[in-house]
Amino acid sequence: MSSIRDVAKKANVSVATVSRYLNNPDKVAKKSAESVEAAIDALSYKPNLLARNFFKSRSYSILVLVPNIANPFFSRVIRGIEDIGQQHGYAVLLGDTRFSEEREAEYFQRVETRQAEGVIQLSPHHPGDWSDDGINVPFVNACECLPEAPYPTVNIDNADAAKKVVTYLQSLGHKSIGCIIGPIDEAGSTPITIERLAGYKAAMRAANLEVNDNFLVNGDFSLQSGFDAAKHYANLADRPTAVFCMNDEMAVGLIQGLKAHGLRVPEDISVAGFDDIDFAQFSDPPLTTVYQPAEEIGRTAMTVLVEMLTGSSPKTRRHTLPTELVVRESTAPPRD
Amino acid sequence: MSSIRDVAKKANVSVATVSRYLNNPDKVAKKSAESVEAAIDALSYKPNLLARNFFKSRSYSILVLVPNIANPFFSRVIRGIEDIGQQHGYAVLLGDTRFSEEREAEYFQRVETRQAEGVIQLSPHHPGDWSDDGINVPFVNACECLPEAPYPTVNIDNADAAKKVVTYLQSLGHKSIGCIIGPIDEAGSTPITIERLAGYKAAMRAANLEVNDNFLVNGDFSLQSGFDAAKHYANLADRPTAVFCMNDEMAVGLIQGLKAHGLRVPEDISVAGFDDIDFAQFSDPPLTTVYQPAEEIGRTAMTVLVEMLTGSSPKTRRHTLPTELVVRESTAPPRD
DNA sequence: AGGTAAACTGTAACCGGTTACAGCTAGAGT
DNA sequence: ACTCTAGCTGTAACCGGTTACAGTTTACCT
Repeated sequence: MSSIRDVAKKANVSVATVSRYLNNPDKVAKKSAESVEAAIDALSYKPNLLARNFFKSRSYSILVLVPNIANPFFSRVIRGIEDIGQQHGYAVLLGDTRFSEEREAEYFQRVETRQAEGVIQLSPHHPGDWSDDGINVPFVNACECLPEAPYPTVNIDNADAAKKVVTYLQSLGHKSIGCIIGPIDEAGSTPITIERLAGYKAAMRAANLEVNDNFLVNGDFSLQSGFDAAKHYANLADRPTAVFCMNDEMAVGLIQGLKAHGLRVPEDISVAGFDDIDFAQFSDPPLTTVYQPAEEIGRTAMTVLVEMLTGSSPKTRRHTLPTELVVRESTAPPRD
Repeated sequence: MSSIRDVAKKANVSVATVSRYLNNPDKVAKKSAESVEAAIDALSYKPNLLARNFFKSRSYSILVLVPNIANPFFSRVIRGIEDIGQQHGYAVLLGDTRFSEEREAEYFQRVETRQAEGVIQLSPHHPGDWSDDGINVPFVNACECLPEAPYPTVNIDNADAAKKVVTYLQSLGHKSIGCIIGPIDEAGSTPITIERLAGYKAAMRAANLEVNDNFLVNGDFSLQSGFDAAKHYANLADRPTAVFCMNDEMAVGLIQGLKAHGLRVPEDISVAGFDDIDFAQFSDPPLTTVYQPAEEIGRTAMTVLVEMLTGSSPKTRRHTLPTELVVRESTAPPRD
């Protein structure tokens, strides 16, 4: 493998000239440029970026910590990150943490050892070496964000979005509205469940409707957990006429489960989801849901990180992206 | 930011001793080890891996080129890659090529410039600097592989899997069987469409059944294209009694489209898919399909790449992983 | 022709680790 | 007391780029 010195020797110039040819071609004389070019071709020389990055003390990489890359929502976010990263010359190092904080910490090492210049984290933990007044590496939290974090966050207004859906159900005439919630944990490490639940409750309160604890079912964002929830509702003597699910997978699972129990959607029960994944449009019936701009979240997060890396930008700032209610056919007025 | 020399000075030892403490702790005397440790703590020193990697001429990263990270199938493959990579100390650099060979080439640079030690490509192009007798960087092709490539490939037997599905449909009594195919291109750069189509045709031939060109519809692996295909079938006077779709998304789309045209699945038309994505189980009706071990494909590809990176391993070898027919309720015997 | 500025070039230090090699020390064996 | 060896340590070169700085050439002007 040839080095810059080989090229210099072959071209009869100094290494500095070769380096300049590569970085500031207009600073070298035409004659030198030509012979350097010829030498590069002859040796099929490629600069060793490991050396360049070392000298510049830059890796041109950023780390994305994602709890589950197999989740289509997250992979759309990553696509947005990757898109902006590519535009600014940053490579994306993938860290699939699988919900393990240990793996997360392990990956975090990459930044402390300079292999990544910054981190975008899609899960709601404070990173390893965090303190109230900030964090010593460029860090952006997206998708699931802790409130009042001392670093920038990018997400949607979950409470507001949930409220929008539930209010829409109410506007159809529903009064007893159930909810399949996500995993919840007292420590507050499950902000999206907490916020969406708050939105649900706020909408109920605003309409002077009672929240019936029997209508609340625990899920884990999987299709199966939505499916399983159907059994609970089917067995109730007094059933909700509509159910708001905290993501689309659970909504689709619920619809299938309800059908299996002989309940029709939306005639017997209306179902609404959250996210607007591709399948929402092609479920049976097509799913009413709230659109979340996944790719845009990724793009914004990366844009913010690039700002932090290149210059000064506010260390802590909330970026809240808009959501949109998407009405399809899984919701209808209640029967009586 | 403190360097190894700062640590050495503070600990009153040489840089070599510090380096040894970090890499071969048992080669340094207990007394030195203690003072080095104290110095490291005091300075909160982290070795600069940019420097170490530069010296060792290793990046401990591999590049994954994926045509579309937002596709759940690919993200499951990546999860497998990442899993094995993590185990061997390799980071995964993500390259979302969006089907652009230009972007692909751009990413490929990362290897030639030493920023990645090898490549796993999930799309079926020959990489940039390829020749009949191989390729000069460690390279593995997974998921969609060109036949007879001079590098290792990891995928399933697409023709066999397709044949399995179609043969199953025949065993139910179907004689006129349609197919929604993927994008196809004469240049042979769409091997999975070509191979699955070959499997479909082989099954038809084996059963002495005619392939009716009217029953073949072009799709692009999207839900929408499956949905659109329904119109074609609905408008036919002489309709197939079963349709094999080259992926699950198109199958789900087709089912919804058929329903929209008043056709029932499986009573009027049976539908089978390919991949066994999570949604297959929760479509209405649940989808008969063929399971493809996505994560295992990723794990195998990474294992092969690690072998190539660490020692000698055959430069060209086909790894074919097993598939499995999954019978659910979208298929049934034809009506008459 | 001589002077000056602009354009170009080369030398060598530098980035922060690793490691070959030689030197030193301590303890064991005689 | 002397040798020998094992164990530990330090010096300095090295990896392959970049770049400050000084030196050289060229071009232009009077």
